[in-house]
Amino acid sequence: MPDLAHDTALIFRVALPVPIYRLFDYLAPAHDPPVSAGVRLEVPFGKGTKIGVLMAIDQHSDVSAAKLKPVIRILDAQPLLAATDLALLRWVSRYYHYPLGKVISAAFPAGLRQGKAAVARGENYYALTDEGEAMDSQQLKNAPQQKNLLEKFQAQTAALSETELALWQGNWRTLVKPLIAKRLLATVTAPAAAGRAFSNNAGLVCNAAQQAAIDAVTGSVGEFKVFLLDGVTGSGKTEVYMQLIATVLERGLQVLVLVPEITLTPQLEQRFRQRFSVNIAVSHSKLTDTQRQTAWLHIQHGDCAILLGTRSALFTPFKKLGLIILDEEHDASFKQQDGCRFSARDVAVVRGKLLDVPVVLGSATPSLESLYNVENRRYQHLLLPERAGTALPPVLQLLDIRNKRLQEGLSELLVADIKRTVAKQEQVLLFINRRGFAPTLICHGCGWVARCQRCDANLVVHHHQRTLRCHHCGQEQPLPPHCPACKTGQLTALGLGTERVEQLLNGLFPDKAIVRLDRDSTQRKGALEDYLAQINAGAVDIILGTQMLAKGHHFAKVTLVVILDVDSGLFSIDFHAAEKLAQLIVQVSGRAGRAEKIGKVVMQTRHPDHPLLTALIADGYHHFAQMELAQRKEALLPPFSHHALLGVQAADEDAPMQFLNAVLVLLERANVPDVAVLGPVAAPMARRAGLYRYQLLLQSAQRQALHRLLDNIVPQLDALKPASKVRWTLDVDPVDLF
DNA sequence: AGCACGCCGACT
DNA sequence: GTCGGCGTGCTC
Repeated sequence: MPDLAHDTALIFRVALPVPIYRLFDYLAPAHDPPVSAGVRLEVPFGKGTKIGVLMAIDQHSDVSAAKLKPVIRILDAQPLLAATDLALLRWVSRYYHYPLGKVISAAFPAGLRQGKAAVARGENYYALTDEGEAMDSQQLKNAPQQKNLLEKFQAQTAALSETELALWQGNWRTLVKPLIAKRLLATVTAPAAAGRAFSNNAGLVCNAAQQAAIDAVTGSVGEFKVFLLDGVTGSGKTEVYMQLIATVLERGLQVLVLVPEITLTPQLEQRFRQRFSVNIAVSHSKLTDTQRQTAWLHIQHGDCAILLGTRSALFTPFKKLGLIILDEEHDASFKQQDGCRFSARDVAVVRGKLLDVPVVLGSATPSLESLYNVENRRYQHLLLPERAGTALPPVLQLLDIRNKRLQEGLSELLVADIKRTVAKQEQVLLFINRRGFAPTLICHGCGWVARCQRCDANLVVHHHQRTLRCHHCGQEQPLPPHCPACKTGQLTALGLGTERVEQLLNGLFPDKAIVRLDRDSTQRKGALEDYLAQINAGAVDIILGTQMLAKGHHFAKVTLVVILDVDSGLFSIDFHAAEKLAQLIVQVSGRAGRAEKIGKVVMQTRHPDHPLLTALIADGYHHFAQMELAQRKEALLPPFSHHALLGVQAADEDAPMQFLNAVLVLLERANVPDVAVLGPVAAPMARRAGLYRYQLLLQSAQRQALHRLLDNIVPQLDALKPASKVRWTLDVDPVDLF
């Protein structure tokens, strides 16, 4: 006799955090109160148990009844993820061809993923006592850290939460304790939120373009629409964001603000806190698990009105989301480069669509994709043409260094320019996209070059630490005293790095203050902030550094910007390189001339006639972008076609090609027309960290065709015989080669 | 991802 | 004879 109980029992379809491209069916608990999709469950799986998420409830299962096991327990009375959140995660799983269970588990903070109770730990808030408010902080001058904390409290009206204090300084607890003992501080129960008033002040007066942008987005609150807020540095994008946020908050809705990097959160957070009296949550990877979980639950519950975060914050569930802002939308950091390789920009747009919420993408140098979407009328273009206030745009110049005598890479004209600028008490900013002392160490005697043992790359000379380092695998070794090959030849460091330029500048300008900003000099916690404060205080004459200079920071006193080696980006096998270089030049240029003085940008080049550079200088970024889009169209490259890149690496030299040849067979068998298969070929860096790397590129003018093909082959990849020896990754819409 | 099962080399 | 190497196959 058949088991009637099983015929009538409901089936739970559950997503589990395993790399398997399907859901798992379980028998629903018979007598528990009804639950809906989005709750977490504990279920038996293999030998042990796992925490999963209920995706759907069904009458029937395709799995034989004998295999079905019952759910162990239901963890949440209410779904943590709403239907629209699940729909978004489902979309991500399908579009990026990444297992749904893994996508979903990545959306949860660690604690919730492991099945911990979904209760936000009640945070303590601290506020000044009357005594503390009246206290002269000088009385604490013997305890300078306590004095700092007291002054922090005195500088603002609201209470401070544990999270805010932790962001301020890691050891805040040891400072709060004595201040409480001295009755200067007290624990308060609730944050001092100022009733119905969302904004602390009305904001700045906007120019016509800003106001037009604000009106356009405000008119779309409650419906899906994508806006490209396209404004040069200093055109007042942030003020537009703030006024949009104010409008959305007044309607009782929440706002998601995404930035590309953690270093950009503190300044924006501070501006938001000054402007808005609502609770603000911050989420990025430098927070502890508890802090992130607290932020996540506060947003999910509706206790916080603004979430400011990096791409990992994108999947946080909102109670009532009303607006998504994604700043610096062109930035490659929005593309996740491991695990599920999603584009936060593109997923933000999908999220807006699912929730009927406007999405604002902001940039001074919009991505070609977004400009193309403007051309298609999928996005609405909001142009902010002027710099707000009196600031003038910087003047860009090329400095032809062919046949010029260079001193450590700096031409004499350039040195003279720097000298003139610092003599006027103005700041100079030098950009070099390479850290360390020199990228090559060569033996003059025998031609030996210091190569990484595990990568196809040269080792970089680091002078301060007296080491050779591989920037790709992190391997490090002491600087050899003489050539390891011929023992007699003289070792010479070739090429430029930030350390070398710093040394040169120190020699040329011994009485000037020079600050180097790169990953090596800013490793210490708070180091970057210290340097930035020194720079803004005018205590620095010359700033030199890498990429990190190009992002967000304002250097109001800089009037000369130098890009030392613009040529390295001109000739690349990756078709994205031109776009990235143009964005970099414009972004770095944006650091100059923010005050009343006009800024100048000097780029040293050996290719002064290169069309990229001349177009950019003569006609600006948008003209360059049009040219580049025309070239992409001609070559049928994205956004005029769509790419998926299959990257493979293995310790065994032959395994990647064996795997990719097996993939070719699958592709042939799938027989999907309209998809071009390019490769397999060795990756640009054919060996990295001891692994051999190859890639296969799929290209199609029709996105549908490409995805049909991927739907077919991706679930089969792990079952291929050579798959056990390799690790593969699939990158849909790649922005970097493998 | 885990974790079993399974079939071949160096040890008590 | 056994302990254990990691190849491969499954998990509702």
